[in-house]
Amino acid sequence: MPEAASPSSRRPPRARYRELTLREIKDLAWEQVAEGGGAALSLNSIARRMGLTGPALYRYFANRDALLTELVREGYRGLAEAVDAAVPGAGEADPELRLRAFVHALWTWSAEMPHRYLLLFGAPVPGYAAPEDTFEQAFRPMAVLFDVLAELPPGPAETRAVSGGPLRDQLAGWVDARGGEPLPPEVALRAVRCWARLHGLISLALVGQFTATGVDPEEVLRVELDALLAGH
Amino acid sequence: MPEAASPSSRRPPRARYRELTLREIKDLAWEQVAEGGGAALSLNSIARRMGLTGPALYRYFANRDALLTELVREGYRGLAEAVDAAVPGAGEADPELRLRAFVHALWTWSAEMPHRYLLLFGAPVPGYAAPEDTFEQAFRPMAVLFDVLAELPPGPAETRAVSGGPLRDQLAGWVDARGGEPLPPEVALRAVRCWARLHGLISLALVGQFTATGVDPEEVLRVELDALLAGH
DNA sequence: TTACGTTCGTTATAGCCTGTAACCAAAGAA
DNA sequence: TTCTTTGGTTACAGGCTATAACGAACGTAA
Repeated sequence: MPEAASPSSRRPPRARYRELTLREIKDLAWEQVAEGGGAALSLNSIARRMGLTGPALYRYFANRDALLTELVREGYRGLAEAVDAAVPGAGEADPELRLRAFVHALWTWSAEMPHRYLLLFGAPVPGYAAPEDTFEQAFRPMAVLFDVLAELPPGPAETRAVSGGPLRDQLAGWVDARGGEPLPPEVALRAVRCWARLHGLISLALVGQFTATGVDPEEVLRVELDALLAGH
Repeated sequence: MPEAASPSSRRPPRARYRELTLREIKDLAWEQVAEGGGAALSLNSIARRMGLTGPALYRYFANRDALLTELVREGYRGLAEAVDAAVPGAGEADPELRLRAFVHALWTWSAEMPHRYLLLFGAPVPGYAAPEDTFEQAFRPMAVLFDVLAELPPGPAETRAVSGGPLRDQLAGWVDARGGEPLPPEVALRAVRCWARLHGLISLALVGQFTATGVDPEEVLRVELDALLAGH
């Protein structure tokens, strides 16, 4: 068995060819997603663009959903890599800067590839249910957020919210179901708030709810982030 | 011309019949949307459920998008009515209570009819562009939010954010493009923040991003709302 | 009452899609 | 050189949108 070194080199030609066509299919699929969203994906039209007939693609993907799943997987991977690359390590910058880098990375990633963002976090494609393991992938950016926020002192809003009510236990259950290092629930709460605020503004912006208003959503995001950093 | 009193009574039978079938089509359409989202809408299958053949429905709607547009219109109308009904008038309750009523109304509405919420505020159905006037409808709940928040003293976060930078003018331009009574930009900003936080949590919840965590998004919403009411 | 236009349904058809079945050619391995 | 696996083909079933051509029934008006 070849060591699976670099993807499509140093491999028996058959396997090499297969990888190349798989790549070509997925590239064209991303194009379609970029143009019309996940529901616009069509195996037939991809095949046509490749100079093949429709059924040929069923040698590579069991069905449309399988291709979609692969795209979702790649999407999560790409997002995680983008975030990892953009956020400086724990020792390289102060936590506030790291947080701003995180937010900025997610913002620009979604702005540059809106349909990709919507594919991962938007309305589910009808009839399609993402497999379990994609959720795991989805957690990678959140883990970065945990890591960054753990360095900041918890704000009064979080400490108060966690002191009473059901949230404390829910958050605790979540973080240690995730394994890894223990994390105070205040930090987890702040991460959720950060994520939700960011997602809210991103998705409203992507759908175009801001265009008619003349308000720059990124400015609003700045306000929200400042408030969060101030501990509220 | 009949006075268009109650929709389908006191009308020539032909028109009456037409209204009834229109209603039946839209009801079945809502059923389909409830089951599979906007993209699952199929004129053909609606016709079948009505005991008709596909092309018959083209006497009632020019095409699939026309039906979808009608649903979007009805959706916005229904949401606006739900909000209007749930939020007490300016004299009937203190502003904080009114705001909580607003948030609760939107939350429950989206929870009860998730696909309807996603149809209005989620990813656009591929190939479909909502007509201009639906955006106007979309503003009605926001107007209520304006009305409620205008009664509350502006918080430090908003006053600071509006004192410098481009946000002040953007918000001002927005509110008086909307006409109606003049509104300080701080209030508009708080409305946007409230809306975005709410939308973020709602859409994450609807897509199921919270299910795996065990965290109750409504609790997080409470935290976010408290912070906003505290002026942050 | 009869004649006529409008409305609402039908069937037929074109063109897209997903997905399966049956078949065939070429590539690699034994 | 044979024989299996792989990757393509065509044919087909069934779904969808949408248009065209046609017919029946409704309601009106002579």
